[in-house]
Amino acid sequence: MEKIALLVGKRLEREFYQKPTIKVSKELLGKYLVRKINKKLLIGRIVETEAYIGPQDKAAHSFNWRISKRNIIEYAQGGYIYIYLVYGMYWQLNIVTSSAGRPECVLIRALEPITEEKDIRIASGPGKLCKWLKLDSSFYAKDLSQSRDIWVAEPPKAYAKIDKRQIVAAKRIGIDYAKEWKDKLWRFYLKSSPAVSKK
DNA sequence: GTACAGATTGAG
DNA sequence: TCAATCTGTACT
Repeated sequence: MEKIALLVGKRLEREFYQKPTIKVSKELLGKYLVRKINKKLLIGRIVETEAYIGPQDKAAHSFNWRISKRNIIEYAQGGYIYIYLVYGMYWQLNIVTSSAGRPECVLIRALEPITEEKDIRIASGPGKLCKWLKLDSSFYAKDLSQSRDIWVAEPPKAYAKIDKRQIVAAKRIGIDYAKEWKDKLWRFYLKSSPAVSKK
């Protein structure tokens, strides 16, 4: 409360994430990702997401019910963090969605910094945002509805409204191997944001 | 055990 | 256009 309420609104509850993955992917746009490091807050507005809907989605790690030490958290109920390393050097922040037993998630692809930053594009990509917020394997399986150092919040009232016409649906990035699934319009971003990736 | 490609990025 | 860098996955 107090001062923090001027910056961010209420934390999203577990139920928010337990809806269909496409719906959650769109509704996350405009929400604030809050990260607390040594009592300091880093806040980014979510401006780009991607839906991964295993086991039918060939681009998903959970395709064909694949399950491993890496992706097992995808099988939990919505609201947990699924984070993994790609290309040997970049962490990718995902949020588990839907209900237990359905291995689906949303990749958070870009943030627009709300707290003061020199570079508006400091988090304009999935690898970049994890670097900015210092996210790594230690965040694996954290509960966003409970954790004290990372959560998603409603924006302050004045910024709460997202015009549906601002939301663009596009093909997902970096999954050309996924046959017909690569053409699904499961990437969502806010048209006017300067922080969307690949600009 | 070994090979190989990947939900990316920034430099040239 | 390309290398960095390392783990999961699919084979031998």
